[in-house]
Amino acid sequence: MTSAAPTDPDVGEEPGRRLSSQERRAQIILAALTVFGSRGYEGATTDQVAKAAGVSQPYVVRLFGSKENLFLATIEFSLDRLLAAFRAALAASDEGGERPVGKRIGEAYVDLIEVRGLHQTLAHAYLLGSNPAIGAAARQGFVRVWRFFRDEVGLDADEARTFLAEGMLISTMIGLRIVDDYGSDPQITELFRACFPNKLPHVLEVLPRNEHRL
Amino acid sequence: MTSAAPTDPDVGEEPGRRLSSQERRAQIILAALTVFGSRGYEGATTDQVAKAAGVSQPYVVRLFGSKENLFLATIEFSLDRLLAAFRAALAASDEGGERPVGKRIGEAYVDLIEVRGLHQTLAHAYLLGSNPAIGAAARQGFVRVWRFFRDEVGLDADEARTFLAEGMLISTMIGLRIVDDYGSDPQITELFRACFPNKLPHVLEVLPRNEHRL
DNA sequence: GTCTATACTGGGATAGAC
DNA sequence: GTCTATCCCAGTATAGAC
Repeated sequence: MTSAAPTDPDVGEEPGRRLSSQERRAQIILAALTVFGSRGYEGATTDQVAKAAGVSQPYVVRLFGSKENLFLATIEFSLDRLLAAFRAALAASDEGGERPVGKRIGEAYVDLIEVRGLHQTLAHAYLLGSNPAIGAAARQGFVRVWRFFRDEVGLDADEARTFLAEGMLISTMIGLRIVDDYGSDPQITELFRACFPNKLPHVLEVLPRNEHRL
Repeated sequence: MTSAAPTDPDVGEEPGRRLSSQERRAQIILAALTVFGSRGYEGATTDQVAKAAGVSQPYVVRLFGSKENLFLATIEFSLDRLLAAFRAALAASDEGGERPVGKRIGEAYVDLIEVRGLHQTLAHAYLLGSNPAIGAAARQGFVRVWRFFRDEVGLDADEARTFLAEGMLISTMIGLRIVDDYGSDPQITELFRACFPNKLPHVLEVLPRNEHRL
């Protein structure tokens, strides 16, 4: 049995079947998200990604051309996913109209924790401004989010800034893995509670408690 | 002339003189800040740090024991510096009392741009929660800042959270190197302006425009 | 206190088979 | 579409001289 089907974070794939190139790409991007998320761009290895996706390391490189390209693809996927979630929240508010838009979008952001590594990977990208290719993509991606708040939600500059700021804080808390010490360390517990004023139970349930050491 | 004195970001060091171990450590930490800041923990190499500090690569390792230890020392330095700046701003407000504390502290945070790489290095650390040693240090460091706002400034949980959030946004903007496209790209320009409602001129002056590609 | 030389390892990428 | 084998560079760390 050489065909390894190890710690796939993705959906169940029938063992015997050969996937299309597109399916594989999607699967690998999901895996890359978790690896890049916890180790960062440079810290992550294509082999870790390959292992997580259940394919060989050279194949990952083959499919994306290079580690850098894989990272760029992963960022793009993340932003598409993020904006899709925001738009859904916006649309839901327009109709149902029970709770304010802001609250809905905020919750959508937290819910994205379910896409493992998404927040952290984006945060890593945002720190790579000095990198020619990645930096450009990151800036452009951040602007996309900004435009969403300004143009689609219709916020003014100040309101939009506040949203971005709260989002960055949430990402930081996730990146810090503050949950690990939640409950045991009172300082951490207080900080954590304060940063997720609402949504606390949901977050605690969703955040990966143990198996994050891949 | 073997004694290289290349791109030292630090203060002028008389060429002929032998520094004490402590002086060297300080000098290397300053250099490490710029390198870790732009490349991240894994992306940075001890050789780049050595070059920036004007010493040999093995000596950097010798002095700190390992790259990881160097990073931990760099984080600790950054936090000490950060809190010192905050405390100074707090004290100044208590006396002079012209402008509100919050504004002063916010400005102090932005002013720290002058310590090259400080914001970015801390931001990188905050993303390394999965790393046993670094993650623990990062969490503990973040809590120190939190406690400052709660205990020393006397903010309630909600106010403190807002401060942290705005800080994370500023760090993100710096990490993204949004300045690079300031002026040329109108989108970026708008975003940048919105994120630094005040302090814009100061930031533009201080932020390293060109030589950030080390 | 600081360097040069170097050992050792890990990881991205390529070649080529199946 | 996917693997195995492998090349090769980059980068941390050590040994030991000055």
